[in-house]
Amino acid sequence: MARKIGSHSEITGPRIREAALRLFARHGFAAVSMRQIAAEVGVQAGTLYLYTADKQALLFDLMQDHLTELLTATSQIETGGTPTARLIAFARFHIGYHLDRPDAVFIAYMELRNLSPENFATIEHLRRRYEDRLQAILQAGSDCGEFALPDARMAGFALIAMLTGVTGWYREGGRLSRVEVQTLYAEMALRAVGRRAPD
Amino acid sequence: MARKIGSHSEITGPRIREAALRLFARHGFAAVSMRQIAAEVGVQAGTLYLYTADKQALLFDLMQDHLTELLTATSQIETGGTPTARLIAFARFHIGYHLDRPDAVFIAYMELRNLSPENFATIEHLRRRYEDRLQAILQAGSDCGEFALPDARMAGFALIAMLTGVTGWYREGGRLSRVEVQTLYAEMALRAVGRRAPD
DNA sequence: GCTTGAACTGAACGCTCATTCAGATAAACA
DNA sequence: TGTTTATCTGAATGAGCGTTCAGTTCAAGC
Repeated sequence: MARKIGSHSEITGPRIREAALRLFARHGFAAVSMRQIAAEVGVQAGTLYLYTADKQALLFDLMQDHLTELLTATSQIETGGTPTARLIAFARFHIGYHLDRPDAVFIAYMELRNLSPENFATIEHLRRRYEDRLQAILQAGSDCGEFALPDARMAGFALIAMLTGVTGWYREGGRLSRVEVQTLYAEMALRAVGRRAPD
Repeated sequence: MARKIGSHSEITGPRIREAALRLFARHGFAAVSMRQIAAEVGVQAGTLYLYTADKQALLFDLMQDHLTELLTATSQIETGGTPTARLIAFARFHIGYHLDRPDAVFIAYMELRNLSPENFATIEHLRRRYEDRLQAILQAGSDCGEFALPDARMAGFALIAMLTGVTGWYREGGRLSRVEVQTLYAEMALRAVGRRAPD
């Protein structure tokens, strides 16, 4: 027995990545074996090595692709407008984007320690670029007096943590709708940065 | 060769727990072997089983002890006072306590998925009890009109995430002192909940 | 000084791990 | 239809895993 009926690299490749993403998020990178991933796809373990150099590369690619797409998506969203408007847009975007990709988000900040040093540096750089978008908004708001920020950098860390935390408790179909959560968090973010000007 | 010179159960036991805490935090539960822990202590792997039933129990005990101590420490701190004063005290306590125990904090919310279902339920219950302390403060502030909270429960999640996030970036000897961080975060927390009354 | 038992070793158990690769097979193309 | 080639299998490699346990040694109590 060898090649399976209906097998195709354009199908198997993505399915491996989807299975790895789901399993890594659920059980953790170190706790998931290549055999488990292969079983999820319905293929033998050896087949995975036609699509990835090794297990480490599989993790790295998932994280890199997630962050690259995040950066691409972000750059389309928040241009122009007052710092207040931009912060609202950022908060709503961040929550919406992250709620759509719980597995990728989870992996991207839970599995950093399982990356090789070089891979870690690459991922950290991408994450930094994303967080700098928020920092820029806060700095602009601080400079023009629209926000009251003793320390814009620290405020950025605080807001990112707060916003990302939504993925930890939000459940689709729960008490609050997605839009409600986005609105309420955006409002909290504005308050936290001490917005002074009106909307 | 067998029993080592100077060996003592009162010494080896804690050292095993310390080594496990450090290694689990650094590399993750699943990525750390019992042999690694033993080597860190300077002992053979078999010795660990004189101090723990198995690897799972080692993780569970570390998490349970951390959360139990956290609850004990909290109950001493925040009694009486206005919701504003209590929220400030909670924020300062939370940050200070967590900055003192980065490894335990990291494990307690990163390794939840490596717990057996029963152990997970126990740990989640403890965590819930801690977070309820904050919820009580927010609810009190909301009830008496001192805080403007559309949703106290959600605000609690947001604040916990924001405050705990400090452990992710704070470095001893960095630009900001611990006290400065505590003060600034407490101020952000107050703003986020829309405090209306003066200090 | 002798006995007892706590503390630890070191080897072994049966598994599973990531990874490799020669061989088999189905799809694509002539 | 026949040939090529991309795709996948299945077995094997060597290493490491959690855990057990008979045996060894040191410290303490008599």
